[in-house]
Amino acid sequence: MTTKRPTIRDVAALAGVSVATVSRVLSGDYPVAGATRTRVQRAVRDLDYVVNAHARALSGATSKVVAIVMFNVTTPFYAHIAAGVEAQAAEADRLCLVCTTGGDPDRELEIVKLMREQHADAVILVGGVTMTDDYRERMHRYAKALEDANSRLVLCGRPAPSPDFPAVTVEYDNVGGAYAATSHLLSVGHRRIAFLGGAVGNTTFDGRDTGYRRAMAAFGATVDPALVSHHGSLGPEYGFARVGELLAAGTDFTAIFAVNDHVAAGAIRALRAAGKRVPDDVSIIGYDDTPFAPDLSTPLTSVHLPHDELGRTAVRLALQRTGPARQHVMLGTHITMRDSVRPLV
Amino acid sequence: MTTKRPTIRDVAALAGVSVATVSRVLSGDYPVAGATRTRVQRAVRDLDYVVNAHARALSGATSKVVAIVMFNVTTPFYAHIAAGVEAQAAEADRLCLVCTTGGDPDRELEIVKLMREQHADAVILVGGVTMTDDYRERMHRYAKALEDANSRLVLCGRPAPSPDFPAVTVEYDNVGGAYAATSHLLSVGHRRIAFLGGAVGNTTFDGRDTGYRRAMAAFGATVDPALVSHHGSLGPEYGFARVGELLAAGTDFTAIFAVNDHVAAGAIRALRAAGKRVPDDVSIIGYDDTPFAPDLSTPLTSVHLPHDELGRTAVRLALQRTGPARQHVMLGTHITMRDSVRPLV
DNA sequence: ACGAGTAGTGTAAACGCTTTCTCGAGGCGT
DNA sequence: ACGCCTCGAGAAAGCGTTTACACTACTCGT
Repeated sequence: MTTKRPTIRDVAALAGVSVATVSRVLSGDYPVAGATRTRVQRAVRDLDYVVNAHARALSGATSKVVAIVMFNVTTPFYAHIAAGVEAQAAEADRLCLVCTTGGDPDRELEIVKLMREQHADAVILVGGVTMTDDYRERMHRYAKALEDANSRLVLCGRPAPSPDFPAVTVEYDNVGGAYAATSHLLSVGHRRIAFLGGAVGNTTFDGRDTGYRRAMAAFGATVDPALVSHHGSLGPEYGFARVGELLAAGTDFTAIFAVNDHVAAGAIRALRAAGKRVPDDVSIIGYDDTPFAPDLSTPLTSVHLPHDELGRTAVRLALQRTGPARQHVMLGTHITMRDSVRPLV
Repeated sequence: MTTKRPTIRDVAALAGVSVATVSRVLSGDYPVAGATRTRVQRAVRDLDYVVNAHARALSGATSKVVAIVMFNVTTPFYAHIAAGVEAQAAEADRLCLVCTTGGDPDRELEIVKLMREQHADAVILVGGVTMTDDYRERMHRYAKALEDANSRLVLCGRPAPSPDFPAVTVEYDNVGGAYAATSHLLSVGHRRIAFLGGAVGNTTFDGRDTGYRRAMAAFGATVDPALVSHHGSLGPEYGFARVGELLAAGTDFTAIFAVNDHVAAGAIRALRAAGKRVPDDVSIIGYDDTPFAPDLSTPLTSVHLPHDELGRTAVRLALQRTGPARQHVMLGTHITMRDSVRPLV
């Protein structure tokens, strides 16, 4: 088995031309006489020849691979960004290498090293991150190394650690989204709005916190610390437990702004378990506009993120080798209205 | 910028050894004197040297890449399989190339060709497919080509087109799962069970159809054609529309078996819209056990698939180069019970 | 003390492609 | 007619590794 694969040399021999000519026919843009071109193409077909990507990449051409590095692949948030990346990569005739970190910074380090080995022509780091000094320093090294390896680094959904950072960034507007969500609640009369926040220090969740507070301030509502919580886990358990606490403590609130839809789902569960109706008794608004949002027990109003566009823009930025080497794009968000918010009469 | 990257030659020079020695230190299992090894490792660190994966792959070593080809990356079904593949690949020190077809067979063809270029050491084709003669013939060619390119092909969630097909397959038991689901409904007294089926001719959905019919027969229930439908779209709209029809036609039924959870979600929507209660008036059972199943308006009972194990097994089979070149693994399913099924009194 | 291993290292030939030179053959302006 | 261009095609030099082969210097068994 495993018959030897034909090489460019075999094609050249069969077509009666030199390997250079075959290469030129295959790569396109170089003047080759029509007759020669046809002969080569015939030989390629007859031999069922395919180029060896490694040989091609080795001899100077680009690798045609974009890598996406993210937390996991199953969370809708990441999955949709990945979809955008994959789609745009495919359009640009690129393959897509997917790596997951599970949130482990050391794994991220390791993956970046692997990407250097692979000479990926773009590396896209997705998702918010908790910015420690160590992280900053380390990321700077990564980015430098990648730049030297002639790959473009793109930070997707997280800001650059410093202005001179050798990477392009594309983010969605966390502050704006949270501001809009909270304002929406406020504008229909809610004042006692609980905030179910994410991890403190994380660029993404800090932004949402800020948006919440700004909106409250803008409407002259005071932020009751008893109504604000932060937690690293972004699962339904958090929402469920936290709302249970609030209810048990008898803290008064008429609305909830949850840091994502999963947390919101847990919150709704807790509310129902306690005999509260949504949205009649408590209004709620989520974040991410996950696909299942419309099918929750109460169709959930949620902040919609430009997932797909985020992924696509990241790839576009990475591949466009002309123009400024560092740039920053901020994508907007909007609220998808469903039935989980009711005006306070 | 873009300073030249150090090569193995630079390392050799700095360490005062030959490139062969450096290579041997890097590749591990080969006798190298302790002192020399240390010196080389120091040079590697000082130069911040990383190997060039393309050069390595070109010169005979394996490519360390496994490719997964699937419909899309956002549907939980595929996402979870991909997660399994990625995890297992990472454990085997492999990178994971993800390609989506959007269901286009021509795109699948194109991708397989790309994988030949890449010399991926495993190519995993995920998901059911409609088996036309053309498909059979074409797939056979793909598989042969891949085998020649020294890659392993694995069919994941779809049977091999023929017994001599040069690929390994790993499937989950569609017939068994559907049989179990339908039996569950039957065993609590339901007889008028609507089946919301998938595309006819597709290996996956045909299996579920068979399971449904066998269970019905086993319990001596007759299959009313008016209660059975098939549709290629697997979205909520299908479930919503179909249940709407059933209701409008006044067809009598007490339970629904939906081909997946999305369709089930749509069905529930339609039921509620018509003032029916779930499960009090109509019981329903889904397929896939999607993560959002517990958070639907009625927590959905669903057939659980071994997504993760499916992906992992696929990779394991592909990478284990010893043992039979063609083999077949069938993974079992089970029902995750929630609140969407009520006994008929 | 001598030939046979063997551990440790070096040399150089692939691996399959791209790309820079080179060069020949026509076409054309004067 | 003659030099000059342009177009098409070939030769060959890499690209950065791995690895087969060769060689040296020991260590042993006899």
